[in-house]
Amino acid sequence: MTVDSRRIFTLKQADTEPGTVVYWMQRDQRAGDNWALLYAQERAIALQQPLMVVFCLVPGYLGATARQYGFMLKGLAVAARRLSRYNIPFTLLHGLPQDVIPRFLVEYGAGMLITDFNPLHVPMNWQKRLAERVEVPFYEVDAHNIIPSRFISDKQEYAAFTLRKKVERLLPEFLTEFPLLVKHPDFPDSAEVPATDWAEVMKSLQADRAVPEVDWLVAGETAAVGSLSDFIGSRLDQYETGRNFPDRKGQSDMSPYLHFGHLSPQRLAMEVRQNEADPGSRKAFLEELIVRRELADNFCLYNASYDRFSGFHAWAQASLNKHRDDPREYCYSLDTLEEGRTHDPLWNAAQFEMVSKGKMHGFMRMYWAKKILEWTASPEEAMEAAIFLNDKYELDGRDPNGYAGIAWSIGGVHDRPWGERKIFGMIRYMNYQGCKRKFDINAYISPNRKS
DNA sequence: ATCGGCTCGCGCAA
DNA sequence: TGCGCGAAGCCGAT
Repeated sequence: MTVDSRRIFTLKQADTEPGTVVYWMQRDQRAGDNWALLYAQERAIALQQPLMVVFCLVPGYLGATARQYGFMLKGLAVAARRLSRYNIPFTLLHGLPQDVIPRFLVEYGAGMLITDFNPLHVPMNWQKRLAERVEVPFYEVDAHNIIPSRFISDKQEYAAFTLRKKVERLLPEFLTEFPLLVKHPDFPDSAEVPATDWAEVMKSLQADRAVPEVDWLVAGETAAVGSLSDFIGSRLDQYETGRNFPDRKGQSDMSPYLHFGHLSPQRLAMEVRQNEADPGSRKAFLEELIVRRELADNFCLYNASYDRFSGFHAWAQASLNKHRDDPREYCYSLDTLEEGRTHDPLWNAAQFEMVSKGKMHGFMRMYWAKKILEWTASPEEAMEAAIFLNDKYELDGRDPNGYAGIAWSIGGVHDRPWGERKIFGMIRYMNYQGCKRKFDINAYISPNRKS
């Protein structure tokens, strides 16, 4: 067996019947370095069956906009092209997975269904409904985490340090080279599928076009690998210090690729580990890429309230409740926040960076979210506003990282309590003064000013 | 410029 | 049961 069984979770137990193996691609939108696809091929070849890939395009998914749909569809087109070279047909289905996939399975005589892992509510529910409606064995393969999320822990981890210990123990077993995808053999029942007209799909898409696509980052697994080389070659060496300074370009800019699965985190981790850049910088990057990113999946997998006040630790809820009625010096509406018209030029710049570029600097994301807590009527409203704006404008919106980051900022999730103060209670505080001490705020504000 | 305290609870050692 | 220490900070004392 080439794919570790600890990556695999059974969604529907059923006898294996002969028939095409179908990979329902969700989160890991790539042909290369994809454990779910590799497992599907492994099973297909063992059973002497054809292999097909489907993706379900669901309009209005969690408020996604033209910016995110555009990036995703371009990446999918790349993946479909690559898959065809491996003799694996790709089909884009329109509609809810539980409605369209069962029909597809019947139409192509499928004998097995495989998907990848996504801990968010909406895709988990799709998966559940679909499992109720299929007759064939249905497996989930974690192609997103280096150490499979369901395996590394069976509960919500308290903080990074509790997960880190487990990561350190298990990493040698899981951070290994991928087997190669092979050109799929022509088995008797191999089917032809109509080619996807990507231009037409883009044109007919129902998505908010007021949030346009961006042109600074090219979608797809080919571009992702190029972008990875660029980061490793030019910025990895200074990553340890550079990443936390919003006035410099020190971040990897990999998160949109990781979010859509255009790039495998495992590939990225291997490339960074084998590189000869500064050891401190490599360690810092791997900490963020592995421990903190996989901690976010753990949080969403085991905390059903990952996007709400009720998902915070008891101490944080109690503390925020105690300060619920504290007067707010500034209290902004969602519109004012969205338009970046607060009294704080640094916050407005962060908002503008996100709106125009589709990616806010990581350090500023913390400051940005904490100020939303300070400047809205309640922590619930703060959560809602932060998530709404994040998901509307960020290329990597609707990602566990986003929910975990916002819950960290507003609700102290994975953090510890700090000195009690107005509004925040014991939630870690951040302020303008601190940013001013830390970096050249004007160098960040100037290029991110609304013209 | 640097340092300790802030405040809670997990996980491990004993 | 005790104890060390923790996702990115702030603030006041030295």
